[in-house]
Amino acid sequence: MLERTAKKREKRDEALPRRARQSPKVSAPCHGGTISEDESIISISTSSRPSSPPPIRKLTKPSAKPPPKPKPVVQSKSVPPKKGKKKEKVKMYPKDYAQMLLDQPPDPSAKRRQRFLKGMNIFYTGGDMTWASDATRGRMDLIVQHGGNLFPVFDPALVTHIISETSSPEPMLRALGLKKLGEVPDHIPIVKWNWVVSGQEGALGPLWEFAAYANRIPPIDVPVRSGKGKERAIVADQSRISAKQRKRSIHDSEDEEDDERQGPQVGPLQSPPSSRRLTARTDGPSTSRVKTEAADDPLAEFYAKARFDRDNAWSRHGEAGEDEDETDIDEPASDSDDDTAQKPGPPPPKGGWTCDSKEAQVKNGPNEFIAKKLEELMHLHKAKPGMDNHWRAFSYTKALRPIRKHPKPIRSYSEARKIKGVAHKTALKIMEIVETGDLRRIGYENTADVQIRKLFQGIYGVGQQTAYQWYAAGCRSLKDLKAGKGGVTLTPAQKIGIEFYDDINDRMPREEAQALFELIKPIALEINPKLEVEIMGSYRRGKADCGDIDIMITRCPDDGKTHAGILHHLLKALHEKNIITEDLALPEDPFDNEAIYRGLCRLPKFGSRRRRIDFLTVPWKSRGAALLYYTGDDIFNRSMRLKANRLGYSLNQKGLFAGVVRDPRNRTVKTNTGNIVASETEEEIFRMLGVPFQLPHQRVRG
DNA sequence: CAACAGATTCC
DNA sequence: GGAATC
DNA sequence: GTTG
Repeated sequence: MLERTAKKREKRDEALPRRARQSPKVSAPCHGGTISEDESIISISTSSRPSSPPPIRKLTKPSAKPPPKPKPVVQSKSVPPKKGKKKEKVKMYPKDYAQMLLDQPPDPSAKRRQRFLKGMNIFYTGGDMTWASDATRGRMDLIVQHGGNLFPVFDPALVTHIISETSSPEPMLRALGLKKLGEVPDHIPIVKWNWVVSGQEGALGPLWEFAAYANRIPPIDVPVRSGKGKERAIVADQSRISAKQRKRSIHDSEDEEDDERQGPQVGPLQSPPSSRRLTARTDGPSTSRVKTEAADDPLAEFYAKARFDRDNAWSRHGEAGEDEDETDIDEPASDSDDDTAQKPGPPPPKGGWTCDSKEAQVKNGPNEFIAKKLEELMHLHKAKPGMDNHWRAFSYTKALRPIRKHPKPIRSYSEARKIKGVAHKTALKIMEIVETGDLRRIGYENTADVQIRKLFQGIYGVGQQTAYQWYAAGCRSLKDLKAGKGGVTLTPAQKIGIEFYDDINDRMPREEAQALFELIKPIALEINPKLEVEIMGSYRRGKADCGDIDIMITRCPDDGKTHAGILHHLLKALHEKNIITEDLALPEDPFDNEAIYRGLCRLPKFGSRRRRIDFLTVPWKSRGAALLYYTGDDIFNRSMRLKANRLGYSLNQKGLFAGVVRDPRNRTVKTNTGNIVASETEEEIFRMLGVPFQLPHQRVRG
């Protein structure tokens, strides 16, 4: 095994056993999913084709291909989608989308709207990595609707305003087709989208107040990582819009060096005017006011009861108390469920209620649009380094479910506050969304650097820290990484992660997971017919699409033998059959009774894509715990573990332990590992925790 | 003010 | 021992 | 970011 590990890091192909290596990738032209160079690099087409036709409104000649039909971008309520015809979204460069808008007849309904951008020639860039995002499309729509002349390409002679949504100038410059900020004529202001928002909210604010960049020197504000993995504040310079800025826009001088900071003019960063009223009212004096308000609400009990009733209704059929344990009732696992439960097969037919109805409910709730926005913000936080961001995102995760489940549209702050997981800050955000249909915080968090880090984090084996460091090293695209720009080095797994970037990030249809499993299982049984081979993960939960395949292997040791060593043979066999194509992480000892393997696999057929696959072998006695753990879902697991902890247990993939003693200082250190109480079957564990048994497909919480 | 899960593997 | 993954 |  060690030899394999060593070999593996040379080249990916070398990692494969001889036979697997024999078939060169070329012979199996499965380019289906690998990311193309085009998509991996950041480039905004406008910059790459500066020679496009002049951006005049009546421009007739389409710049590139005939623009596809418009796709109304459903945006905030303040901007109703135009003419309700829906077209499926077509991938387009921002520039092409802009062009398409120009080619469209003016929207008559826009007449009713204030056209405060009338007469302005606007170039907009949202910093989109490649294709025009929904946000970009929506904003371009708005610019046009408000009377602005949207320019697909930047023409310094014609453009009067640049609206940039990138925190650092580089992405914008790419879009402009320029090298440095100094090349932008001084008379053309560069402002953030907030400026337009100010127009929507009444009157356009003074340009200087919305300056996108504090100065025009590219502030290589590339955050430098400190010595060892300590988080570093990423201080964007956008808050330092001061007199300097004001002068710039007035005098067109860009070389001010004065450091005078007079009352930091945090234009774009201040709290949204839209929610100001509300904030002032409820938030003003103190939170106590808010609390009183909530407590006084005669409906408070009703909501709580409603939730309780609903939860109980579900648990009657095996669906335990929702998020956390609090809600679950002491109901012994129903016997009837137990037998069906053993089999991981397809979900059994349901009676009066259906999971589907529940799913639908969760997805189409009246507050879905709120959840969407918050979720977006959550993802942005997730992309940032540091524990605080981690927990912030975690917190949103917890609040999202209750929000989605809230039966009626949230209308007031106090109503929002009553929702589990929603406290002051989130309630304010919810109200901002309710009132304006948007969350400005998203715009200002969703900066270009975050986008790039998110791209990096899509690589297997890359998390916040690494993404951050790479960005700091100057990498801006997958190409940069591959080139080793800034001295970055990639681990073998990361190289694979880049090579199969979108294969790995895409989900596969359930059928494909099934096909792979049915292909693999016999191979395992061939090695040893007494093996128990189970597929877990989202497949077992019955999902229609799966992000990966989790396979558990165990064996009853009745006859004194175990499955030790089979993983080694199985992996070898699968490599030989070209089912497993790449290794990501090998078990430390593949002959151990307990081992984990991670890798990529694919159906051995033309054009099939790489899929993530995990194997784990577990001791017979902990098969229940492993099954439970790897079946998830994540949120469900967390609540199980949480409840276990509260009851004085400790739950992990090996089993449920009692009497665990932890070091009071470092709670992660167990001075006493405790005694295993349950682990052989899922039912057993559910019972010990007093949670009504739930079939895999019922364990969906996230 | 602490907790928010815990174990394994890679580097 | 930190980072990343599940 | 929220909860206890």
